Amino acid sequence: MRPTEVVPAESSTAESGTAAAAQPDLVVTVQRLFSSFRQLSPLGLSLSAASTLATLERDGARRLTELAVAEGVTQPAMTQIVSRLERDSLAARTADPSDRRVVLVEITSAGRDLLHHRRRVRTEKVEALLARLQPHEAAAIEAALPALNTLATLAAHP
Amino acid sequence: MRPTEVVPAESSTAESGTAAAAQPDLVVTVQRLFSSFRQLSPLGLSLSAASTLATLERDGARRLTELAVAEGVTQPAMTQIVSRLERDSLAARTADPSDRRVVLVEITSAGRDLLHHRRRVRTEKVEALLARLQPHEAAAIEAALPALNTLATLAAHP
DNA sequence: CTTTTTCTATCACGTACTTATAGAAGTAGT
DNA sequence: ACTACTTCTATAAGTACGTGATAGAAAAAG
Repeated sequence: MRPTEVVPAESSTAESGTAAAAQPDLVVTVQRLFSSFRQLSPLGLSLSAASTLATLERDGARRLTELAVAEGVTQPAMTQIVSRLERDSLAARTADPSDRRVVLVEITSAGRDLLHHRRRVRTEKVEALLARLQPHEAAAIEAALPALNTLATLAAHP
Repeated sequence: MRPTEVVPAESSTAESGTAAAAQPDLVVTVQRLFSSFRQLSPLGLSLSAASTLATLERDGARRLTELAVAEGVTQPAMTQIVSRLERDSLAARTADPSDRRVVLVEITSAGRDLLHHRRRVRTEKVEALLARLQPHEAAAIEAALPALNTLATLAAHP
């Protein structure tokens, strides 16, 4: 039995009464969506691994410590992540000729393929889900996306 | 250094061209919001632990296997979760007099207090963030919440 | 009264993180 | 150029959190 992670609400029974009845539900909703989307593409990559791979694809070769900062993990953690990516042939370590202390990490073509495959699968599934909503619901989500992104940015850089 | 988990976008550069340019961003947005919200309340409880505790508060004492199913984890995983909750005095094991195989799990008052504290902290922070948005942005998010919840439900029960 | 099923715990394993520390390679200071 | 500091990566040991396989007790079924 391979259970897919579920976030069963931690529901917002208590602390109503204030004017802000919607905020706890936003958190709960995001948690639920997150775990649902994870179920949609469980292609054997952890959050950090997938994110690191995406960074490598976007920005090209990066040194290990840079990656650790970018992903918000410690340097030893990034060493492990890169080691696992390398073991799975999704990334490769390279030497920096100008500074022999550093390790440059690059995405491989297999890594690129995996990313593209994950994106394709995920996009298809989310499209299928959105298609099952009522038109005005899908429109509401689309209309809220910029604001949600702004919120995420605010939350990340306080 | 205690890094707070960040999901840096896995950005949606590729595969545009279809009419569906918004869906990948929904996934990315949810990922970003999720990790942002996690940073907001890092009060030393894992996702599963917090969720289990919330279930126990909502539904009262439950047997261990029931909890495992509800949380979508295996029974051995739930044994561990309960053991940690018990070690931290947030939950307690009880015997079922009518069936001596089963272990009933209950939330303690300390567990209840922790849940309430987490909710209060989280609500305050999210409120503060929403207050920094433009009124029409906050309104867009509020308007999309029901649709997002529907989407989460659709994704969870396919 | 045996057999089967249910329920929990335990074992061995893997992933994903942490802190603390070591070791090699640059960068200064004198 | 030699010592000293700093930077970069790796390693070690520990914790949290999950898995599958299996054991053992208690209940249910034959």
